[in-house]
Formats: sequence, structure tokens, C-alpha cells
Amino acid sequence: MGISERKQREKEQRRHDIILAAEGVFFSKGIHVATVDEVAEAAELSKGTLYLYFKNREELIAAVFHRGMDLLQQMMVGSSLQSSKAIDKIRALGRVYLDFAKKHPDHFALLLEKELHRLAMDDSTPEAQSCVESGLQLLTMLKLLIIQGIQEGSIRNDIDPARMALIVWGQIHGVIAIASQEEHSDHFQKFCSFDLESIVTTTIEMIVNGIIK
Amino acid sequence: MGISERKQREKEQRRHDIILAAEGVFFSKGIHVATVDEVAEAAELSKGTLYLYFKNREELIAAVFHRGMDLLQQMMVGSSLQSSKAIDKIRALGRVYLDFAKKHPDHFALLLEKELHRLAMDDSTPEAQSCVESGLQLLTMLKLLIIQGIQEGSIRNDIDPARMALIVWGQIHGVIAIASQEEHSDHFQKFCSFDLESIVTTTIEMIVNGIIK
Amino acid sequence: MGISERKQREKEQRRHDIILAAEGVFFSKGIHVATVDEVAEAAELSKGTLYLYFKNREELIAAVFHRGMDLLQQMMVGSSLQSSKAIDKIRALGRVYLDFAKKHPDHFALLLEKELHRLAMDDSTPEAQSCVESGLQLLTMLKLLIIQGIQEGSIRNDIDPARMALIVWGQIHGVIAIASQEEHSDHFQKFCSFDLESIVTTTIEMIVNGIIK
Amino acid sequence: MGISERKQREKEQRRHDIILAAEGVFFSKGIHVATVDEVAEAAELSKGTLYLYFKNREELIAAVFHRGMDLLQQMMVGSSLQSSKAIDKIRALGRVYLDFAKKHPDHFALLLEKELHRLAMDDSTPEAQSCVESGLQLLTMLKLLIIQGIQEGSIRNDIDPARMALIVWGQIHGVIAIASQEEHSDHFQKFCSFDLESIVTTTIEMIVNGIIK
DNA sequence: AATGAATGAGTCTTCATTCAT
DNA sequence: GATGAATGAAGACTCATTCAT
Repeated sequence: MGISERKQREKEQRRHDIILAAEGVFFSKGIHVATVDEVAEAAELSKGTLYLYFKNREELIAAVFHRGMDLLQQMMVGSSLQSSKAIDKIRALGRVYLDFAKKHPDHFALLLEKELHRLAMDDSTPEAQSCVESGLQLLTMLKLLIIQGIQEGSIRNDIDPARMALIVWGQIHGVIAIASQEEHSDHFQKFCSFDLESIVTTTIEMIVNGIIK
Repeated sequence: MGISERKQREKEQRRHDIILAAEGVFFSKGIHVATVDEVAEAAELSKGTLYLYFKNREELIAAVFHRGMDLLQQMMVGSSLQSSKAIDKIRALGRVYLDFAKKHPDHFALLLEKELHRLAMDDSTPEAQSCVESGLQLLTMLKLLIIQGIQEGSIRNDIDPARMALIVWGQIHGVIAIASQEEHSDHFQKFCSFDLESIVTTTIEMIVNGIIK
Repeated sequence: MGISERKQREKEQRRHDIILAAEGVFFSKGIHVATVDEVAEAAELSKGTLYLYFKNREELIAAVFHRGMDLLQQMMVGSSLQSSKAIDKIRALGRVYLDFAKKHPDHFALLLEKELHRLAMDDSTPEAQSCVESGLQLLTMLKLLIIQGIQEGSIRNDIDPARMALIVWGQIHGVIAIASQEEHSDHFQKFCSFDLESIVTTTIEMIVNGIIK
Repeated sequence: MGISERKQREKEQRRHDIILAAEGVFFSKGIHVATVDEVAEAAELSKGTLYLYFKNREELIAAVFHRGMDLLQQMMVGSSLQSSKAIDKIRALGRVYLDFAKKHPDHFALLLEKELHRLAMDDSTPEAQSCVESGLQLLTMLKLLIIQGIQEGSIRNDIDPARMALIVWGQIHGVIAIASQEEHSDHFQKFCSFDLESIVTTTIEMIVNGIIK
């Protein structure tokens, strides 16, 4: 029994290694430009072997996308939202999102790629399901915190919590997206001094300002 | 002579027609997947003719991108921000952005594509310059309105106007992006009732809430 | 009457101008690489106009080839082989050939291009005929001089004059070809000091040595 | 392991087969006209496979060129220049060159193609080096024989040996080139009876006549 | 006569995928 | 399981030639 389990573990380990190699290649070369050969080389495997672990190039991409979702999920779970007050927890959640964007900028960039969503869900594998759910989880968590805030009387109650959650997510995501994209653009450097960290801090404050009673 | 002028006009018209055809193909198939042949067919032209008007596939894409920027710019210029109060003008600007996203969803989606920015600017043609400027114009306009609002005493003065402009843009962009992407997803439909229009209206209100004194 | 003659002259002049432009392009870019567009541009004409004067790209190349033959012929005719002695005339003919190679190195290089011979003769135009003849003319002249030399008793009589002519031509042509090709090669520079002029002078002397009685 | 060695051998064999197929296509159609597809078909391989063995169309051409140089080199090495006298050895070397031109007329024709020299040397691979050397080797051998002849007192000593070597090579090459090109031309058939073999024999005799004391 | 826009067949090259070993 | 040679279907781009104006 132990043998087949070990084999299974090894297989998953190798699959994971391939995903890491793929990440490296995809993110440095660009997903649409990087080739399977390059991934194989990075993984120090033959091209044929890759196809033992992934049916498709697409499936490989989906796996990378999926891993990004997992990373986000882990960071959310890992962050102990300790404070008792809903508003503070929302603040903390915003910071987690920022941390994710900073640690995994390329994964962050994938979050809103329409094409990838289609890809990741075409196969109705259980993986794909969880993938979407991981997207929803952030929203759901936000919604719950908002409800808590409303109950505490700290958050305005004239907006549907689910809707507010969506908006809050969109707001913070948009700011991070624009800021981290233009971080290296001269044009925008001239426009305002750029420091992703402080900009997002300000943003969170402004968002909070918009939702408190 | 009128004759050479007409020729010139016709040539530009044809170039424009090609861009429209390219838009159709690129947006339906996806920019990375669509081929030059497909664009040629859509434009009812031979492949060779396309290359008379565009040096490259890249230049073709850049032209499409550029047109999106133009469309946005036109809508911004076209919208007479009539109200005298800065806050109301900002609201109006937000609605213009929403209108743009609704009328030209695919162009809207391109706004933040890193790769395209690179593409559109690689050629240091005057066109490329105006392209970037059109991106900055929105920001600049926002900044001016914010400054006006601060002077009017209606907008908080503890945040640098340029920075605030960037944030406001990010916020509204993010909400529209997420909302319009997930509009057709069952998962999100279940999460909250989806109506891009009303969601953005709420968003604008929340943003305004965040920036007023 | 004068009008149509003038038109005719102008037409031939233009045709000639095109050939000169084609030479420039073909010789600098390489015949196989240069395009009709480039020739048109060099001739400051539209591509369509070129096809009024030349049926084909091939015909254009043939015309250039033909012009080379003409140039050689003119130089041969122009050189008054004054000396009375056959051997000296042959020497002079060799120098003419060298002069041709120096003045028109690219035309010289075309002389032995198999492909061009085929091209130049495919159309059985009178031009093509004269083209070959101009090739033969050199040989014929050589043969006559050799016969004269034999009669004078200065040239050995154990070799058929026609055959000897062919050989002499081949000898001098080969030396010029190799020398002028490798003139700019570092490898050959190291092998022996290069001076086309003096090498050919030596060659002529050696050839003469080989044919005198 | 013998297995990987066999694989290696097979791969080289295949590479060699492709070169042979390329030779067939290039020489019958003309190097500039023949296409990669035609080579692939001749090699009974898919086009893609060709690109596993050769990076480029250019590299393929260079390989063919290189093989020609190898063939010449082998024939030179293979010919035991037995006679003790320098003059006789030079005669023998001339015959080897003739044999090469007869056995591999197309490779012979490539020897002086400027463009190919550039091609074959652009990649500064060791192959390319040996390629040039093989060209020089003939010259060097000639020079040594000439020096020997001078020492023996059979060859005139008023001409620099290196220069004489170059000239002798040019002479014999030129005669073979012209003769083998025009061999099939009616025009030249009329001019003198054509028999490559006997013409070159005569040529060698004439050259020898030109260099002996 | 001159133009130059339009054509489309043709070329090289790439790359995801398969399969015999 | 692992390999990597082989495939062939595309794809981007070129260019000689034509033809309406």
C-alpha cells in the first residue's frame, strides 16, 4: 500500500514542479508567446513527458491560473483577521489582497483575464469548480464582513451587502491593477509619485470612508 | 488638385475600414488567436493589401488599440460637463467612463493590457504619443476637477490630487471591469443581482462619499 | 515624322535609364534578392511603368546582362590593337579584359553565370542572339590572332587555334575571377599580396609563355 | 551505452541524407529557386523535420556547400601524387581538379560563388573554418609544389610561388568553368570540338609550359 | 504613357501534439 | 514512465504581375 501512495505523491510532486516551471516561463515570456518546449526545458523534462501530466497546453495554463487562485486563497486563510471590528477586518483583507499583488504580480494580473476564465472552466473538472469558488470566496468573505459591519452599525445599510462587496473588491482591484501596471511607466511617474504600498493604503482609507455610516 | 485629395481620402477611408474589420475579428476571436488572414477576409481584401496599409500584424493591433483611445477621448470631449460643481462633474465623468465601457466593452478591456501599451508605443510615431496622452487626459481632467473641488471646499484636502485622481480612476475602472466581465457568469449572477448600470451608479456614490470632506 | 522619331528616342532613352537603375539595385543588393519595387524606386518610376518597358523581371535581368556584353564589346572594339605582332595584340586583348573586369566587376561576374545565359537566350529575340555573339566575338578575335601568330611563326602550331583561344580565355578569366573575388578576403590577403593589376600582368606573361613556340 | 551511440549515428546519417536530397533539389532547380518544401519532399520528410536538423534554409545551403569542399578535399588527399618530380605532381593535381569538376560539376560551380562564401562563414562554427581552409589547402599544396619545383630547377624562379599558385589555380579553374558551362551550348560546339577531358589536358600542358624554366 | 492600388500564390518558419522505442 | 524524433497544419509576410484610372 505504501508504495502506490508514494508513487502517487511523487507524481503530484512532479506535476507541481512542472507548474512552477511553467509559471517561470509563462510569466517571463508572456503566456501567448511561451512555447511548450520552453516549459519542458525549464522543467528539465522532455516534451513528451509534459503531456503525460497535462492533456494540453491549455490545461497547463489552466493549472498555472489555478495555482494563482490557490495562492490567493491560502493568503486569505493564513491572514488571521484578528481584530474584532468588521471595518478593521475589511482593512486587513484589503492589505492581504495588496500583499498578494505584490508577492505574485503576474498571478494577480491573470485574475481578470477573460480568456483564462473561459479556459479554466471549460473542463468541468472539480478543479475548475474550486477555482471559481476561490474567486467567490473573497467576495463571500467581504459580504459577511459587511453584514457584520452593518449589524455593528459602523457600515451604511442603504446598499445591498453583496453588491457592496463586489464594488469594494472592484475598487481595490482596479487601483492595484492600474498602479502596478503603470509603476514602471515614465508617463505616470511624472503624473504622481508612485509607491504601490502607500497608494493602496490611501485607497483603503477612501473606500472605508465610502462605506461607513 | 481635387483628384489627389480624393485619393488621399479614399486611402484613409480604406485604412479605417480595415481597422473596423480588424476590430470585429480581434474582439470576437481574441487578439492573440485571430489571424491576419481572418482580418483580410473580414475586410474583404487580399492579405497583401492589408500589408499596404499596415506594416505589421502588430501595427494593425496598435491601430485598433489606438482607435479605442480615440473613442474614449471623443466621448470625454463630447460630454459637456455642464454642472458647475466639481463633485458633479466628477460624477458625470464617471458616467462617461461607464458609457464607454458599455458601448465599447472590448476597447474598454484593452485599456489595461500591458502588452498593448508596449506595442502602441514602440513606434515612436506621433500617433503613439497621442495615444498615451489620451490615457493621461482622463487622469489630468480628474485631477483638475479634484483641485477645483478642494478649492470649493467640497473635497477633502488631505490627499494629493494627482494621487486621488489615480485612485478614483482605478476604483471605477476596477468595478466596471469586474462587473462587466462577470456579467454573464452564472456564479456571479447568483451572488448578487447584476445590472452594470446600477452597480456603477452605486459605486460612483461610494467613491464620492470617500472623497468629500 | 520628326515627332515619332523623337518619341522613339525618348522611349529608348528611358529604357536605358531603367537598365542603369536596375544595375545599381541588382549589383548592390544581389540579383536574386533585389525586387522589382526597388528597381522602380531607383528608376524614379512607378512599378507599372517598368512593365511597359520590360515584359518581365527576367527580361529586365537579361537586359542588364546584355548591357554587360555590350560594354565588353565596346571596350574590345575601342581598343585599337595597334601593334603589328599577334602576340602583342593578344597581350593587349588580355589587358582589355582586365580593364573590363576592373571597370565593371559585377558585369564581369555575370559573364559565367549559367542561369543568366539560359535567361538571356530563352527569348529568341535578336538581342539574345547578339548577346551570345558578343560572347563569341572575343573568342573569334582570339582565334584569328592565334592563327596570325602561327603564320608569323611566333605561336606554337601543335594546338588547334579555336581550342587554344578557348583555353586562353578561360585562363585569364579564371585568374581575374578568383583574384577579384578574394581581393577582399582576409584569408587570401595573408596567402599572397593582392594587386589585381600586377597579378593579371604576370598571368598574361605566363599564358604567353605557354603558347609561344 | 551502445544505444545512444547508435542514435547518434542514425541522426548524423539522417542529416547526411537530407544534405544529399538538398543537393539533388538545389542542383536541378537552382539554389535560388529551389524551396525548402522541395527539399523536404525529396528527403521524404516533413518540412518540420528538416528544421530539426538545420536551423535555416541558409544553413542547409551552407551544408551543401561545405560537403562540396569536403569532396574536393577527399579527392585531393586520396590522390597519391606519386611522381617524385614537382612538375608531374602539379600535373596530377590539375587532373584531380578536373576529376572533381567532372564528378561533381555543380559543386565545382559553387566554388567561386561569392554569396556562398559569405553564407558558409557567417556562422563562425569550426565547420565554417575548415571550409575556408579546404579552399586554401589547394592553394597551399600548389605553392609547396611550386617551391619544390623551383628548388629542383624545373620551375622559373622569377615569380613569387604564392602568386604563381594563385594564378595556376585561376587558370585551370577558368578553363574548366568555361568549358563545362558551354559544353552543352550549340554555339560553342560549333566554335571548337568539345571534349572537356582533352581540353583540360591541353590546358595543363600549356600552363606547365608557362611556368617551367 | 504613367500610375499605384490590389492581388494571391508562394515562402520560410513555428509549434502543439503524437508515438514508437 | 520517460523520451525526443517526426509530423503537418497554420501563420506571418513578400513580391511579381495586373489593371482601372
